Amino acid sequence: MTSQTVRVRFAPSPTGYLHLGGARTALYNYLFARHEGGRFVLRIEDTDRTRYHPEALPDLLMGLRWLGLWWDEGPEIGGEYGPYYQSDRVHLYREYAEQLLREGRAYRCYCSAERLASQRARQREDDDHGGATGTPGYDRHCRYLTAKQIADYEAQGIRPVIRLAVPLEGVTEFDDLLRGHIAVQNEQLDDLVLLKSDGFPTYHLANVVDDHLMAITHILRGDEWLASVPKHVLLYRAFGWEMPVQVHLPTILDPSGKGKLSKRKKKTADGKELLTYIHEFRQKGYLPEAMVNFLALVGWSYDAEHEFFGRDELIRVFDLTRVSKSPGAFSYDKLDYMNAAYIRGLGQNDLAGRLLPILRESGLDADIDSVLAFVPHIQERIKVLSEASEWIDFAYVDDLSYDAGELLQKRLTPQQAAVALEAAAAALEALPEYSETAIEAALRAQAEASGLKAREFFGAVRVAATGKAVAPPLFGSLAILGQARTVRRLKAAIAALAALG
RNA sequence: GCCGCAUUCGUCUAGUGGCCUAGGACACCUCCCUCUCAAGGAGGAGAUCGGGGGUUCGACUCCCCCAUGCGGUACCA
Repeated sequence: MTSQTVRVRFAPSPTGYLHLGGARTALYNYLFARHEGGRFVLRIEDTDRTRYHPEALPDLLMGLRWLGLWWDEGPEIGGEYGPYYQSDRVHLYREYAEQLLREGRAYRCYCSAERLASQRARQREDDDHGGATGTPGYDRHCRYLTAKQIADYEAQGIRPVIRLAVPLEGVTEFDDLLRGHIAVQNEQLDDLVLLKSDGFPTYHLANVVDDHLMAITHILRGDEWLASVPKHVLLYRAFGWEMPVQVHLPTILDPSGKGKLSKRKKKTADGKELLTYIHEFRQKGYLPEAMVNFLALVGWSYDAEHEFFGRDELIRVFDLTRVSKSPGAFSYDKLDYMNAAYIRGLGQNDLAGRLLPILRESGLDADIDSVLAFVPHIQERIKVLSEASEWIDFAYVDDLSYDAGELLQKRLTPQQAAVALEAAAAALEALPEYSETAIEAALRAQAEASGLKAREFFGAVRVAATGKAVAPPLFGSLAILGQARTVRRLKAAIAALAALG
């Protein structure tokens, strides 16, 4: 066990889109595999036919690829341990379930869903009245059926499930790499279903069989699975297999730190929507490299000082023993901060190239040259790519509609503003060369002559030219806008001021 | 109810018995820079380490109890 190569797997079920928690689990598996020079396997756990969602799988694969978490074996690329869809492996699970049946370690159960439900309800009642022992789950009604009873059920045509016959006494124990030794009384375990009546396996059976058959050495998964590990231990023992190393990752909490960050849509206290699906982050304009860096830090840390890590660096320093045991909140603020930092670190051509499709999608008739021209001015101002359109959309429309109040910033009178804009328009119109430096020189001279404060003068010009009180740096923006359009807008603004009185 | 896991500034965390009068980061506040907004720079505020008992010369660090939170308790994963 010491010298075998590390094999880990990410095993999502195609019941929903790739979300933060899943991506984090996938990332840790990926980083661990790469760090150890091992293999990263992707396995699709599509054993729940009722919750199957056709769009989930493509979303999962695309999300992983966008994050750069390429799998070594799995869907679309195959591998020597396939197939990698559990729905293609049902015959295996059946064989193993029947083996346990033959050995008397499992039994057929004919109980109806109704009987199970009412039994559960009764159990809850007892609990609420302080009765019972707290022994959970199925009452083992079918574990001790006589041959005749079985024959009767079969005659009725009931399709049974197969349940594991869990030891009634004793203790089941295991070690988790992060949490240490964990022991559970067997009386706390119920006779779990291994094979459903539709012939598909439950997670418990399929996961144990596949992890063994696929030679998985380490299981890294969310800690919501911790409670079912004892059941898995029983299965490994029943089959005589060695159990992979267990590593249960801490839950990701919502930003308040109070509740689990679920895949369901959640809102912040002030009603802001929280993104949870990976494709939502992509659409909003988070960089995959920032997502990977940040996700790595949700539940893991390197030391007290460092938190910016490129992919290769992460692979080099990632260490399972430094994974945190306690649940951590997902801080959207810090993600924004980190994404902004990554955006600032991008080359200008790179950033322009990433911006263009997003701007086009948002309806702007943008071209690569003008976007590239804007990049130096907005690069340090945007936290996510999609924000760029709010900054530069003024350059892609014909006419502006002015908000009268905004034209009169800083308590300028309409007359003062009009005079300032007249001067600016005249100066700009007279410019032989419409460059950023020429514009700045001309405008600064006019600002000086106007007697207004710089912020008042430039503020008026800014609103007139862009329609915004907050915009990218003025002189550069005007240069990109072009002489004709700038002058036209200044004059339109003067007219609007005149109408104002 | 029962079982399991967790508990350091608002948030993410560093910390593995003395280096901690607890360090860093995000967010927040002030100032500087400045054509707006950012970015950047300089400061500031913010944690009696969930509570209570032990162990020890000494505990954020080890042990026990309690509280709280989260997870599980499905023919879902």
